[in-house]
Amino acid sequence: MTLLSTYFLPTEREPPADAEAISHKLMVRAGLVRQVGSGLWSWLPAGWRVHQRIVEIVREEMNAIGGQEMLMPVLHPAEPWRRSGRYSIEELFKLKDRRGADMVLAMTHEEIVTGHVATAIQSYRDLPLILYHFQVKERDEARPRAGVLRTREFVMKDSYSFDRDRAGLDASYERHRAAYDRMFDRCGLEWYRVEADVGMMGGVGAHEYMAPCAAGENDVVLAAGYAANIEVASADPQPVALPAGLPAPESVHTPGMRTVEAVTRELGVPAGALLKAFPIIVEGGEMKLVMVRGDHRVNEIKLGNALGEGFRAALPDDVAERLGPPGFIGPVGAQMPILLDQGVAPGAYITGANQSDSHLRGVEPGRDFEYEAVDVRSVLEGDTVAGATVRIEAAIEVGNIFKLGTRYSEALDASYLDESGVSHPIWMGSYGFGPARVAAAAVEQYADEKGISWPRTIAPFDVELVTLGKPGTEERALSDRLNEELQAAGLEMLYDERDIGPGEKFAEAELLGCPLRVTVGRRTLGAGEIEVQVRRGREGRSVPIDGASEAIAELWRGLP
RNA sequence: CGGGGAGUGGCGCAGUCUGGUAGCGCACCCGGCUGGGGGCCGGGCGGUCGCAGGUUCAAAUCCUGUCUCCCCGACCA
Repeated sequence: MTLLSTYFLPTEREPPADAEAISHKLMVRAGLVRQVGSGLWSWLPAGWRVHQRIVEIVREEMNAIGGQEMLMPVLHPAEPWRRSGRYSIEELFKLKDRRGADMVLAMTHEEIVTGHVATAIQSYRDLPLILYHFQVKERDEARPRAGVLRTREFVMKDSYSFDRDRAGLDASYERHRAAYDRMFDRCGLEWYRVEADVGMMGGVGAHEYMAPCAAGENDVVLAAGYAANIEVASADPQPVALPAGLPAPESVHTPGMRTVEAVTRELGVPAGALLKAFPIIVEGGEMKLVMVRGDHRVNEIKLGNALGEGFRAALPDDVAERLGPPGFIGPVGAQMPILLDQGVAPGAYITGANQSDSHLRGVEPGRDFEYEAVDVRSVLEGDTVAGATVRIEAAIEVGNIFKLGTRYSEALDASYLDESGVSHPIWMGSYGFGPARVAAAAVEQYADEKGISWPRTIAPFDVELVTLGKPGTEERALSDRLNEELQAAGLEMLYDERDIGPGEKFAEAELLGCPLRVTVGRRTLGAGEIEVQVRRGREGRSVPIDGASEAIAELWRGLP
């Protein structure tokens, strides 16, 4: 039981001047977190209670799938990071110790855990294995933002699975998937599990857990039976009415019309009747021309995955020299490979002519230029997947599960001997969960004009008891007794027994957002009933004084 | 990394253009009233105006440098 009069809960009437995100404003106002520097936050007692309740849910679910909790350091020697090839990551904090040795601050723990497994595990008999810990992660983010949603230092639960083969990894991954589904359900979040990019580090499959909210930095593409990060999403475009074909491409004078918008306006055609050219330079230095429909956009992550190598956008000088005047480039006659997005239906299009102030109309892919079909465009709202219309929602990534494969085990020599004495690399998976983001996402998803409305399972306290009686009064005696009884009934109590006005108490209680607020005052005695407010929806209830604590506990158990 | 903005008491702000020795609301402390939605009255405490240098009789204000923070974008293994 916690007495509010002595609790360190510094609330504010006004949000920080520079805060934008709801969770940023409310978590600071409610006294849950305080900023130390850019992307660096302290968790104050009430905020840390939320964090710890989330951690405990995660711990229970990890243990339930056989995870073994451990702890690895944040400060590492640089050497394993050099071996894995991640030392060059810009976001990795690098420093030297007093002897001048290179050190890093861990952004995750693949290198270290794999190193332990490499030395400790020799036999197939020791597999499978799931190890995990809750530990601080350090990332030199280019731009921390939105309170605790994107920080440079944060606690993460990261787990690592070790299996003898692909099938074993699939099984460990599936266990995590089920555990993660339960974790987010238990935390009371709205969430999606979406297909995700495996990133530059390879890997053989990944999903992200996304909590939809306004402050989300990611876009997720959703349709019946389909959910993917927009970085990898694939869908069928809405059809576009194309003009009739021509026997051959025909030049059109288009003075100064360097943009799709200018061409569509001047020629009176829909943007989808154009093909837009996106020239790139791949790692070997070769220029390639990526073409998408005029109303579509190239998705650089999908393009990178399709290419299987790095690339950069071609500079205007490159384009002018090797193709044509920027703003008027097109595929016809281009002396370079052409990648045509698969969203381009057969038909006649308008493209740049590779000459100043002119376009071509009646250009037909295949007839007028050779191409390789690729899927590189960003999905748009209204596209369809298997006939179902997609919508796009902003969301915050709260967890991810990732099939690493053997990338780290090979780099760090983590192998085992099978039954016939043959050595194989261990198949690994890694699985992240961010409690701070879960807390912030819950704030984002359920806040109203009065403040936070926590899901029951992760609230800092189960019940905030507001007494309006001064010490020595009958109503105060009643509230003191009720507080004891509710505590005894198993509820975590925050007892507001401060000598301040009722309005302030109610306002602060709703700001902090415990699922139930119980009020005891003079009126309570007269009515013979105790007033209970359900924070979600701010709905008022009342329960008889007799048996009140059990009735309130029962009410609490039925909350979301 | 590119663009934009901001540093004045615990919080939110005014004052800066046009230089003259710092102010408002809230919070806090004391006293009183009030007591079911951030209540009222009276009296107080608290700030080397981010930092450093310069100009000037005089700098929160002008100049130079520097640090920090926020927002948009890029990036995000």
